[in-house]
Amino acid sequence: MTRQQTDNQDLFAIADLAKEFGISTRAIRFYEAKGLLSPERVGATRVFRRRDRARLILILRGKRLGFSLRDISDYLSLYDADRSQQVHLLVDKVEERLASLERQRDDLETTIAELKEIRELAVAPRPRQRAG
Amino acid sequence: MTRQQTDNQDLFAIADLAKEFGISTRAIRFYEAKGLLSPERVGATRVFRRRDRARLILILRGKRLGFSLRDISDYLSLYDADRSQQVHLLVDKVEERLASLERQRDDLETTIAELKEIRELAVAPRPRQRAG
DNA sequence: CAACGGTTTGACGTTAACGTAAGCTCGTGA
DNA sequence: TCACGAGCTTACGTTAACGTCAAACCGTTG
Repeated sequence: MTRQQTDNQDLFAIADLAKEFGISTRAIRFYEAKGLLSPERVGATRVFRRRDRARLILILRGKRLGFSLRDISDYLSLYDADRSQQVHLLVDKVEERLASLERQRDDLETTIAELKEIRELAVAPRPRQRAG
Repeated sequence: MTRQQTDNQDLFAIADLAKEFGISTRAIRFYEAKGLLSPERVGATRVFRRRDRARLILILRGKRLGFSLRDISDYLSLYDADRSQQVHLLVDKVEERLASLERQRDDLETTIAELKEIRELAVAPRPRQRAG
């Protein structure tokens, strides 16, 4: 199988996605094995659609945020959740996630602020030793 | 060795820190083995001061942000960096870190926004199927 | 037809970050 | 004195997230 780009806007080979996102085909297959992706098959060959590609983007973003594949899997299920689910259960999970993410954001803000301070101190003239 | 709290405001046993931060003593020793901590010794026993405790807090924050111990180690060295270092090298590293963190912040903001949208959609009345 | 590139499924190897267990030392209280 | 709790080192076990072959199957191209 070669590039599908010219054939069809909506079909991707595994190597297409791997190249586009700078990951290995092995990683993509691994994500499928873990249930994070479920591409269609043509014979034995995986065929990815826009939806799969979108999920992959979410997976990679989750990884950049330091989440485990297990966490990301839970996260994806929030996106998947259609009206067939119990609404309040979904909302609870979303709230839970949001709380965790907002804590992470606080950590991040603190860290960024500290680094900026370090940067300022580095370029500023040496302060005299404080008393104490 | 037992609690040092009453003995001295500035001395902590490994179990004190473990308990305070809800981690194992094994983890703390591991961080030392990786060079992230370097407590003093009294005989063979580790003795932690405020400075070590402060570093441990940074380590745990780094972990919450999804960083590897290797990353955190680099990060800590920015805090350590005294004037003996080349200022521009330090600033470069700080800038590098900041760029990465700000990207992470963007990812985080996006994710938070999406989850909030999911939450709204979940509680909102079901939208009609779109054409297309 | 045969080589080649892309794909598949195993299956074993690897690194990080500890968990866990064994065996030893040391200070203390009944 | 001796059992106990806390600490230490050494070392093997474990899980996650892939990396890295190996062996086999297409579909095309020279």
